[in-house]
Amino acid sequence: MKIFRVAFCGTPDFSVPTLEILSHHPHVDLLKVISMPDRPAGRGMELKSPEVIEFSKANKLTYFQTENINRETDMMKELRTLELDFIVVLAFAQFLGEELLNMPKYGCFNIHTSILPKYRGAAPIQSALLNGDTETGVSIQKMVKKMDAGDLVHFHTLSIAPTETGGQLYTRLKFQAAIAMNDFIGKLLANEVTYTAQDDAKVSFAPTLKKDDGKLLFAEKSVNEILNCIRALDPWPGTFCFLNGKRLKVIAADRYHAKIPPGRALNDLGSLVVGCLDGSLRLREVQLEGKKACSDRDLLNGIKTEITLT
RNA sequence: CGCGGGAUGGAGCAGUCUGGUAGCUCGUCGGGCUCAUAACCCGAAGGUCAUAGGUUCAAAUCCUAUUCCCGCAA
Repeated sequence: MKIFRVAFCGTPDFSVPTLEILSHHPHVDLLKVISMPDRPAGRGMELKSPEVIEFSKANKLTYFQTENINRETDMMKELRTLELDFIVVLAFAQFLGEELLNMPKYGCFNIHTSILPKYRGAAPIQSALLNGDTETGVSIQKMVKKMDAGDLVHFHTLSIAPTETGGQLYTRLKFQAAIAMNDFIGKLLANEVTYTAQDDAKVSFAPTLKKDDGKLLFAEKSVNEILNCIRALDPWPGTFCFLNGKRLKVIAADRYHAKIPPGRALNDLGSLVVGCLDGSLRLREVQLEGKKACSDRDLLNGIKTEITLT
């Protein structure tokens, strides 16, 4: 029976289901898990391990943590002795150098959460939602030095629900990625892998999201753009604006029927309503800094002054 | 010790600086008005003010410690 000798590179919870499948796969001998170092995180800035490392510890996998695997000469030497068949890379947050890319027999395979060549880069999930796409998926590409530019070896499409949030799609893709990897290993076993070059003419990019990308510019955007932004960036990095100078997270919003000048906000019978370029929105669920999330009605119950949103 | 906000009837808040009968907007319940209503009018219930200790004639309010919640940052 063919047993592939495999290493896995990944970091956050997104990588865990795929790692879990690899660790249990009867045709895979998972020899090494590589991840980022522990980082200070959360309130209090306590040191926290990547979820991939938590899983590896709990399941007694052999793991290694580093800021840059390419510079770890001892580990690179050890990896060479493992005689790997392939390396799986998923949400690793590091680039692999030529040496590593060429090391395994079959190469390195990266799972990407869009149908390549669309949305190469760091934030394909949110980009699909921001653009109002109705379909996305996962791709597996044989990695080359250029980011996300390798030949496609497997993909699976997924339809996007009109109200689906970034978090919901993230979760579905997290598990779909694991299934895709499982299917791909089936192809490898059957020797049925096909390598399809990406169409250069159709390449697009999904740049890394910054916190400021969640700033809602009501006066400059259409209702649809704002709604897409709110659901795409939920729960991370989240969308916000400022209410009377205080940071206000916007968790959910609906199209509203009132005619309001763009950028103007008002209390309409207990609804927090704001004007956009081509219509108005009700901010249905919000969270003021230091407070818990609540409905717009609850928020407005405690506010007796005029409201301004910026 | 990364920075900061918060805990007050079921909900969201004010009151704390300057100690002296616990208030606002809602919700709930009962009644009224109405063809009708999420609207309006009248009335009621519901809080030992996060916890523990201290100061004081007197503490939601001042002091000390503790618990819990949250925003930023990462």
